[in-house]
Amino acid sequence: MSKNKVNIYDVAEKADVGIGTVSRVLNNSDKVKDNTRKKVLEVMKELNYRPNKLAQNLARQKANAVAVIVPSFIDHFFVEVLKGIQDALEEENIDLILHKIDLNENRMKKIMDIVHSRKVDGIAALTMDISDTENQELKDSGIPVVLADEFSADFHSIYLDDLKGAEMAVDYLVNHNHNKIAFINGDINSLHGQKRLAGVKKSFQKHNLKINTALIKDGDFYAEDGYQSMQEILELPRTEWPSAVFAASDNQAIGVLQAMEEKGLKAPDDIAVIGYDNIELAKYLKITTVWQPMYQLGHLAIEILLKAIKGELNEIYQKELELKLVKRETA
Amino acid sequence: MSKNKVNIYDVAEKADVGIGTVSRVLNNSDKVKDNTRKKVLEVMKELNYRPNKLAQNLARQKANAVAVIVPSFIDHFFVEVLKGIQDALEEENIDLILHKIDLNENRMKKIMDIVHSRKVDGIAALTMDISDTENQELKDSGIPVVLADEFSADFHSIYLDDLKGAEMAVDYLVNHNHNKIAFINGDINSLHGQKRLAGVKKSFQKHNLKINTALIKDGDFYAEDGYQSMQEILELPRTEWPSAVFAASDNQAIGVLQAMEEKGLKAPDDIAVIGYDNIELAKYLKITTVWQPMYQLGHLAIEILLKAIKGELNEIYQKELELKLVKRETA
DNA sequence: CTGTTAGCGCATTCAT
DNA sequence: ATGAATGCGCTAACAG
Repeated sequence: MSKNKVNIYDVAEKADVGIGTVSRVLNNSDKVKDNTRKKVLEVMKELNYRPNKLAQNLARQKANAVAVIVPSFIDHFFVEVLKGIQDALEEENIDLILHKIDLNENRMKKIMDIVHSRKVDGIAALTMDISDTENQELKDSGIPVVLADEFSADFHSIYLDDLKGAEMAVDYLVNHNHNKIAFINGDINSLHGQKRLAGVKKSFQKHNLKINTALIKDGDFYAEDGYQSMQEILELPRTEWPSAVFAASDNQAIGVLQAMEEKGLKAPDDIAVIGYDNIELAKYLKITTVWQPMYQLGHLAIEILLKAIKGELNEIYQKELELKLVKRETA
Repeated sequence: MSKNKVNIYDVAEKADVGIGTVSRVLNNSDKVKDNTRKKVLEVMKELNYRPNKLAQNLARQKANAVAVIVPSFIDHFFVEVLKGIQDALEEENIDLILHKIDLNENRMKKIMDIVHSRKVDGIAALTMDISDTENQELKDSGIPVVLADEFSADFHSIYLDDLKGAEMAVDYLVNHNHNKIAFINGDINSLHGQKRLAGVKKSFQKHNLKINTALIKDGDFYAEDGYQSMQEILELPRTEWPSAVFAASDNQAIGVLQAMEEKGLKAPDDIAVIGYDNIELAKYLKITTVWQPMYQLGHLAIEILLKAIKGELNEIYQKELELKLVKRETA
């Protein structure tokens, strides 16, 4: 039962020094004679001493941890971003406290609870489009915040341009001689959904294509939603079928392909299909898609956050990461 | 710049009470007159007071957080388990500190660092098969630990029986008149890989089937690995082809299907295929597979962990969760 | 019921 | 270079 109750006083006593000295060797202070340092180090090992982080945190007034806020919708995208976040955090030995905050509930209250708890030194929020009125409180709190996959003029933000990505996809389709293009969107209430729609419209305009509302669908970003939307489209008279469809997610694209397959249709010959995300399976299903630098997004977000925490950032950092079109076989 | 420097002393003074009383209302002690409680509450609101968790933690000698340790291989399985973990934790308002610990590095040192840091009250480890020699140190530390997706006689563990799952899959195949069955395994060095292989062998023996080593492959759990293994199998003389293949993961099954498709083969008519995991896409690709109760696994793991932390567990809790075969179209 | 005191374990002046 | 004292913000006896 010799529980680890050993603290600085114990090692100080045994090493015959003051607790101040022990604290100094703990923090690698250079103002410690080599001999004493060595002696203290020995005693620490002997007693199997470990500093109590809780006490350190309180004394230092910092938590050595950051909060990572993700929407409940945890899919491939977030996992990849999380990997980047985790790696970046581990490099600095900072704890990652994961919070799931749904979009519908009173997010700001939850966030402010986190802020006031003092358990984190900063916050990285993924895909959280917070309104201007909401963010005032957060801004006032002074806690470092970085938005990943979201732009805000008020916070450091690393983001992707959904509009550009969608535009890129449709441009590609048009350049491959498609002029009847369907767009199967994700949640139209999300910023992403809206921006991707805007990108589609922009490309249409640019190429003088008219929008056929019967070919513009929205739902959610799941495979099932893509499947249903495509089914509806394929119920239209054959003459109204699109020659290509752009899905707002690879999962939806997979649903689309399935709906086509059930009708004996193949991509790209019957109808071309292009997705968004470049999930691992897109590769195996050979889906042409838009790739997003997810890992980099997470990694950079943390780099910036840590800089902000250290006070090394004098102005708001804004950075757009580049998307890439991955050409495969479905379009 | 009226930063949130307000502490119990401030509210105590303004409310004209002692800090003890403030602390009591903070902790919902019943020994506080309604009037004083009300007064204190008002002052707290007025001053926008929030307790400093760091200080609370130190004073209480508990972190109000648990560490969740996951292998670097973060895929669908872990995400689902994580959801269960997160939900269970949120119900109790406990923080989730996420640690990624690779299987190769000196895991135990990292884990013991976490233990000694005092920043968590307990540990939930996913898919961490720790050896007996290793776990001694962890056991001695006395910190509550629960293993999810892993069995150990020394720790609380919620686990799945891979052997049974694999056996179930092969049994199913045999019952559908297959007697030349290939097994495409994941990492043979992992406990999962070994157990699934054992399950396959058990079913083979049960049915008096002879093992053809040319039809037993291993690699990793990714789609690409399944693809390659299946390609190798399809390079065998046609007479040696299996009539069915059991893949140790849905991702591998998808790779298998792709390899087949490239040869113009279809499931289940040419070769039946069965996977493992029941990822979302297995549904859309209509892959017959073995379902694992991932969410429940995570949720229950935390329930048990929290009980252990509260000291409500007198003996080691061991629970096997049931697997289910999801019959779809590839087998 | 409530105020006071003493830790929790460590960081950090301030002298020496 | 180092020891002693003070504080971080809160909890938990201990008196009253």
